[in-house]
Amino acid sequence: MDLPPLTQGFVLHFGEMGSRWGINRTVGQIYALLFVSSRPLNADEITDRLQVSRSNVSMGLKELQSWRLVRLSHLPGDRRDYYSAPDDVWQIFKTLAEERQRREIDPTLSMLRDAMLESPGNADDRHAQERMRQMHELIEQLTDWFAEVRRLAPETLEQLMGLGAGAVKLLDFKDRVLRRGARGQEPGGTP
Amino acid sequence: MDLPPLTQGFVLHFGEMGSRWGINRTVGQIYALLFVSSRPLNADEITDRLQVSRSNVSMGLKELQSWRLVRLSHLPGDRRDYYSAPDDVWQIFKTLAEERQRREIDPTLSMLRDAMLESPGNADDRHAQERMRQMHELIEQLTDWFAEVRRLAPETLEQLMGLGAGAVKLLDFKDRVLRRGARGQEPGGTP
DNA sequence: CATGAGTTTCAGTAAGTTCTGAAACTAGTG
DNA sequence: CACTAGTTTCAGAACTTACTGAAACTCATG
Repeated sequence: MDLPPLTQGFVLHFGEMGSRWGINRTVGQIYALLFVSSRPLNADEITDRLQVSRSNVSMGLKELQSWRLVRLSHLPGDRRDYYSAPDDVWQIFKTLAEERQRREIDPTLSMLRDAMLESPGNADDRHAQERMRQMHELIEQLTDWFAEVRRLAPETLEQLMGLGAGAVKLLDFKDRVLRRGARGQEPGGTP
Repeated sequence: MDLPPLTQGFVLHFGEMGSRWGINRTVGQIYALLFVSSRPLNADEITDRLQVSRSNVSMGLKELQSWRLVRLSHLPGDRRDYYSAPDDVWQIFKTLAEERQRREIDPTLSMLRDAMLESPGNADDRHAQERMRQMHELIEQLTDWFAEVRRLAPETLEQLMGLGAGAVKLLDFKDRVLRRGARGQEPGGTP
């Protein structure tokens, strides 16, 4: 692997991270390489740079395509496939989150929903079911909310995130203004 | 494994999920079991119910403790350790997120920051560095924002999430009200 | 301070996954 | 329609991780 040192560190790090997140090392490395590359790369170029087998790269690219994380392109007069990572990091993050949702969260929600339809056999079962209901509620809330966030325009989102804990103040502000709306009222307490 | 069917499905499912998220299967199962249990369990009880070796359970519990995901308790006159999952699902989620932050995100940010200090050797290097900067920015924004959210009281949070995309309207509302400032005001549209 | 209930550690093994090279396949080109 | 560049598949090898049973350790108690 004779990459520029900067890139090399990045690629190796994402290889490690990949394994920790249930994505295999090579796949992480391929993605890291595509992410920093200034132009699309074909499978052979990736093979050379990462020093792994051609077939390993082929499988890794297939995996990345199934995650919709790479874009395919072609050069005139060259029928090899060239791969690249989307430019927009926020877009990448959204795609990743969407796929994870589809593959892991949705089946989990579905399992929990099924479990909640069963009639509990005894007190312990009833307790277990109540716990599952709580978990279902949390996951559903988080994912519904995130689904809405994904729809926001990047600028709006940035504004919202820049707000941070300021959101609390904003809520408070809204309450106060609306309450005044109808009659004269005193502002609420500290958060 | 002779658990009530409801619990069994839940435990097995979280075993699978564990593997997909880089946590081993047994650890996932132990946690699922503790999560739905109506009282704290000791290591032997867990061993019996999951049908895995005693030492495997011992290691799994150690792992869960290192993630701060289980609470330890004791019964009078019994010196065995009893384990349980916290009651509050939101708390559990926060703990999980905090540990992941500490173990994976922080080192990644640090690596990216280091990479940004290097002087790029050529145009490709410069591009790679710019990409890393973008990634750094996104991750930092997301985590800063989430760190603030974690500090919110659960009710406030729920209010905020219930708002969902309505947050956009709220921002808009704030702008309009503030611009009108001193003079006559009209409350915004439906939240 | 010996006993024994409870817990942890560890070396070896089982199970699972990732990776490889070779072979098979696909589809433009002469 | 044979040739060739490119890509995919696959069986087994290499590696990694998870799991086990046995031994070592810990510590309250008689």
